[in-house]
Amino acid sequence: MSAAPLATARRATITDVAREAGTGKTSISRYLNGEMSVLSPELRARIEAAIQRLDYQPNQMARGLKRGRNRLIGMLLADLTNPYTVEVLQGVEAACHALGLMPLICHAANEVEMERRYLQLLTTYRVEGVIVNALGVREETLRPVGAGGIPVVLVDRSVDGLVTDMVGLDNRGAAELGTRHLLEKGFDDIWFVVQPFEQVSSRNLREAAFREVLGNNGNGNGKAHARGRTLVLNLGDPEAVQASLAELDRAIEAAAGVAGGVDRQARRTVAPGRRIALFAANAPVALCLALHLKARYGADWQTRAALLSIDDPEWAELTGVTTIRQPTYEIGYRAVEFLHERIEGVQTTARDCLLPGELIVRASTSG
Amino acid sequence: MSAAPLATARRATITDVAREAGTGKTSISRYLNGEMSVLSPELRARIEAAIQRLDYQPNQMARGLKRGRNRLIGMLLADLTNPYTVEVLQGVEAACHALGLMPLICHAANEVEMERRYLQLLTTYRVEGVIVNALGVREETLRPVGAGGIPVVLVDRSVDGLVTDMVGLDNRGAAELGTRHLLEKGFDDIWFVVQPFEQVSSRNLREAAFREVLGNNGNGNGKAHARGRTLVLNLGDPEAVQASLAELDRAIEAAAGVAGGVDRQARRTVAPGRRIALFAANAPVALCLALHLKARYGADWQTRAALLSIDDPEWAELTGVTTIRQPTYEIGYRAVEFLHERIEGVQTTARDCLLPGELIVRASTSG
DNA sequence: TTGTAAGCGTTATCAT
DNA sequence: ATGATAACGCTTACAA
Repeated sequence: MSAAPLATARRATITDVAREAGTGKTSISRYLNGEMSVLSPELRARIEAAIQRLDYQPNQMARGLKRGRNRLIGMLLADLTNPYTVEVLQGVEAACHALGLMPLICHAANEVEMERRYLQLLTTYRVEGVIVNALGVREETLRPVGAGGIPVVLVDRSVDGLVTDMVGLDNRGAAELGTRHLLEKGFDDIWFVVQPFEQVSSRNLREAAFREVLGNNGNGNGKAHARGRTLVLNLGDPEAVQASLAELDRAIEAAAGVAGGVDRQARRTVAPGRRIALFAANAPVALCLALHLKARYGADWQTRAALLSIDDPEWAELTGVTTIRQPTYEIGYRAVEFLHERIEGVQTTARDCLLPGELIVRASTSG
Repeated sequence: MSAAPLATARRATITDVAREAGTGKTSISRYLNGEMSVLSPELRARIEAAIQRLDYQPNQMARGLKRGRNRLIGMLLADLTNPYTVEVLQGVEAACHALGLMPLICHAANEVEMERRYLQLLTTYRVEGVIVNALGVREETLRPVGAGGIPVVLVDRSVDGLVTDMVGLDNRGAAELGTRHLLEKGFDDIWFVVQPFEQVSSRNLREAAFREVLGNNGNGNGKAHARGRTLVLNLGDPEAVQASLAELDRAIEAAAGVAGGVDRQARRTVAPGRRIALFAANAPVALCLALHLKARYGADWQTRAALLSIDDPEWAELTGVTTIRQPTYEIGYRAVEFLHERIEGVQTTARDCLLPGELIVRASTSG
């Protein structure tokens, strides 16, 4: 059974193969690159055999060095903990596979310093392009890459002052979709909950669209008196989170008690119109909210507040939370396609690809 | 503000820097490698300046080619969709960072073919070692790597016929812990639900330990009559899943109806002793179960069956499901440490590192 | 303290 | 059809 060549210790090189096949390196190289037309069947066979015997595998590094391109692309991820990221990644991998690229996946784990380090590292490994799901806001972080002439495609968020291809959710559309849905369902007190958004374009757009819809709806169109507020939830800072959640609790309890009443016990079933709606800007926020509400109000927390979230994490179906699903797989796929075109030299001006979200209505907003 | 060197198109090489600094490549190389003792402060300054001016960054590929080592290690992941994987990854990244390694993350996405392809690819990039969370059962898949003399560390599962370092959960201990907990809570009908386990060592061990505990408990020790069954849930095959779930439903409904009765409606609150317990071998299984039960029995499905799972996904807390948490971060960290030692030439016989799981009791098993 | 030259494993150029 | 030979960007004897 040990047909496998006994551990050669050192891996065979092209020179070894040439010797083994009794020929020159050039022919081996030709064989490797599929230039069969210039190889006599006889020589070809000898080479084939030698490669088998030596279990030879060409060294990509050396190839890359010589050719000037190594088929490597960098994929910088802000946070693998976010299901969004993993899903995008699937699309990226599929596209890479299809295009013969090898993604170097780097996980910044929400650390700006990591992000910088990895970008630098990727540059150093001479990747041919980078897909960036940035957390760092600053264009200068990307400078080393862009300046080196390495194509960059942004995912999910754009970066101020940096003009590149970018692909992500149609944030405006998604936020409108969600807000309208809540209005239609009769909610008249809606909280948009989002991580600090000044610096992150996608959050920014979502928040803006939310406010806009609520501002406009006064125009004679039914739900004239719906009230919308934005609550910032800084997940990186436990104390800040506590404060924000406390604010939320006051609102929830006030709403339940109708006019700031006390009889929480008696009012088991809250009057439909007085249930607050929470619009989470993404899954991590939604999870934080859900965990808190559950801890505070028990298993039936959803009778206190309706939750709607952008992103569609696996627990949404389980808990019956309405969501807006992002076309994550496609986002990843398209990003690679864009990047690939750039690598091949396409020179058009920066493109934006905004894909629509899909509303998935569940029990949380159907009551 | 454009202090950044204007896009040099081609990246500067060591030769460029040498010329710019008016010296030879050797000195540049020395500078890069921190051999400051052999550089006059004067030259050193000139080099520093030249590097700045050219925005020079050494080419790792070329370095690796010459040195014979590139600080790259492969990390092959079976399934990024499994939260376990992401958590392990965090540990891996931290350790890599600490040891100056760069992990090439490869995601097989449950495709054996992908696994093979990636392993081959990693070999080709001359990684110095590989950490494998294998799905492929076959030792021969790993052969190309091991045969090339590349150290391998296995994570979570071992592979038949392959002797290498491996680090993972103490499966036996974890399964015992879970089973005992259920017995203590008075459950007398326990189903161990697991993906096909013949070929996967970790599943195999968990299932065996489960059966063992239930077999032993007859020995005069209280819960003499607890009954344990193993249910295979082949997540890769929707039809098979349906069949398995149907079997489960029959059991659940029979238990609820006490003696196969009909009055499902009347028996809202089931007699405690007659609630079935489900012991999920990992998070994906648990999710599948929870989703099904919720779809079939509604939001209060937990009154029909108690769920306990190995792995501690984010939704466990939200739904109050009892879990056994794996020390995922540490698993990843240790794996890298093992690998690093091997890379540095350590020759001891294959080591196993089994880390204990932690029981987290939640509402699902507290009623 | 500094520089020259010979590789590392490939591919590209140019002969034959 | 085949094969020397010179790069690719770097490190490392070995000189000077």
